[in-house]
Amino acid sequence: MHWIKKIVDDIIARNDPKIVIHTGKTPSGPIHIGSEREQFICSAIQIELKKRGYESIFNFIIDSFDPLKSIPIGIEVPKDFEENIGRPLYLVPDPYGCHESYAHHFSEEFIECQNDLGVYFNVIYAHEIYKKKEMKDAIRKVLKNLDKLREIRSKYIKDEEDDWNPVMVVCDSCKRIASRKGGVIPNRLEEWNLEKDIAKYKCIACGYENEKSISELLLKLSWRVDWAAKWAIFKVTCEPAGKDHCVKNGAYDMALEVCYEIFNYIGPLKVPYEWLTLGGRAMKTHKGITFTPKEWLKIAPPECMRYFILNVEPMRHIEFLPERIPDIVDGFDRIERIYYGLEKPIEDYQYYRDLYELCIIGKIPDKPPIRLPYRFCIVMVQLEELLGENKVIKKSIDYIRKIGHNIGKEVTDDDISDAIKRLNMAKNWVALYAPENMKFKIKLEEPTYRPSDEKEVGFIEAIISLLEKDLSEYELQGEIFNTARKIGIEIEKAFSIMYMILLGSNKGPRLAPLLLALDRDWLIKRLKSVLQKTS
RNA sequence: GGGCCCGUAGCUCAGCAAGGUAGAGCAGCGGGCUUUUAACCCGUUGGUCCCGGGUUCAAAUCCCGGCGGGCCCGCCA
Repeated sequence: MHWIKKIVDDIIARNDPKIVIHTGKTPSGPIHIGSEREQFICSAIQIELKKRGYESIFNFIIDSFDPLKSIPIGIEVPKDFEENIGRPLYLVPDPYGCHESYAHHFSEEFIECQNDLGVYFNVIYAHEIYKKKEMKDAIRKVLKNLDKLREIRSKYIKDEEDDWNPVMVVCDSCKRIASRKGGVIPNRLEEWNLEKDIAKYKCIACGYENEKSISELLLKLSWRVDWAAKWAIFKVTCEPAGKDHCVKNGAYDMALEVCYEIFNYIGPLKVPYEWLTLGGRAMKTHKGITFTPKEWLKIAPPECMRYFILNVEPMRHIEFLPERIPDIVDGFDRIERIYYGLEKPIEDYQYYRDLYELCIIGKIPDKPPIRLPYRFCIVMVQLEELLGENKVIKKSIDYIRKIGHNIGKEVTDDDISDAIKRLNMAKNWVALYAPENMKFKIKLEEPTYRPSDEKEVGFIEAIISLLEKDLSEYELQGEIFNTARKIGIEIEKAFSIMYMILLGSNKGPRLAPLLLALDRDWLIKRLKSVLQKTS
């Protein structure tokens, strides 16, 4: 049984009139695949709910009202961009100049990938929420019940700030909501009068003072309270959160208490999840340790990313290494075959069925899709320079036809377009992430190999004459073995000679197809050149 | 100081809730594809289940105590 079922049991047991699922993210930089875990958990919840006949609402809250606290490593910014530190992210210009704001740039880059990944949510920007009457009322409620709130807070946070209040304000003059002096210090309301509905502040960054009505001021709640207010306003049923917030007596727990005591709402079901690590290190936006969904989609299919993450219980670490993409894709292909009964179920057949249904995007095909194996793609795309794109595609389609034939299914247009997508992905993967031992390249410069004895010379000569015949790939591969035996040269040695001449390495992909792929005249010339040098 | 997760084959991890003869994938090795090299198929090697106690007829699994690794906990989501 898949773990998502237990979560959905708990959701249904709440008996909420409407099921509302939330996730949230501060767009302080590129949004990485760690955050995708949250989206996939919610997406999986929706799928399972739907199976049981329940509709649900899924909102993605973008915390665009949070201040810019630092500029993440790896982001190129214009001169004097530091000026924007302390401004809410939706008021910070897009450093790349292509979106409405800093917040929009990074959010939209993430959001654009989501439908491709099978995630469908409503996008809600926090700065828009704060314009609404419900949020203004929440702020009034907070100010009215400030003593009670301080009391709750004191249970979770120990400091000497007894004049603490959670209402932050955007300065009318410098547009900052916080200032960086030592740490990042929030700009707070100083005085307020709830009867007259007015409040006053003095900007901590620039010193500007102002008094306006609560409706007119740009106000924000500090985040544990902000979270609680959003839960209450949207009547949130469930919101997953990273393990950092879910620590006992941490942010989530305090927000739950605030939600109940101040806003009279029970609060959502807490679903904690562990982080993804990248090469052993936690992904951190501000340190530039990221890997984004957009980058994933360049190198591997989206359903494989769902498989990679949804296969693991939420509280377990996931170690992501881009070098291991071929394993991940193979893993997905395997559960697909299990799903369609093409591979024997090992143990928990039901688990794999459930998992597959959570991974596949859109309608589950009646017949098994025919997949071009990723490892096959890796070899093929490295021959593209020689074969040309069309021949690579043709060979790949022939290959899936063969697989289709074996399982008694005709290749469809979808299968073909999937294969072509995989080839493109593998090409990117080879260029960006492949370890050296998976790569090979035909050497165009002079080979450094020289035959060391008569047998080797004889072998190369024999290969040249083989090439002058029009042998099929199959025949050629066989003849290479025959020739080596006939001459009395070790098979292993024979192959490594050929690879040395062509690749400058003693290993390579299957030889016959490689030889046939090359221009014959060029190849013969090259082999002869090795012989001439020796005499 | 507090919390969470992990420790099982060379690698990545299942198995632990309901204790009953240690599993998978990949890698390796061997074979097949009428004649071994990085597509495909079959077979196969491989493990003090981190350590020490306890409970039990029986512990990878439950309990206690350690060790090792990773991460989190300041209004920095």
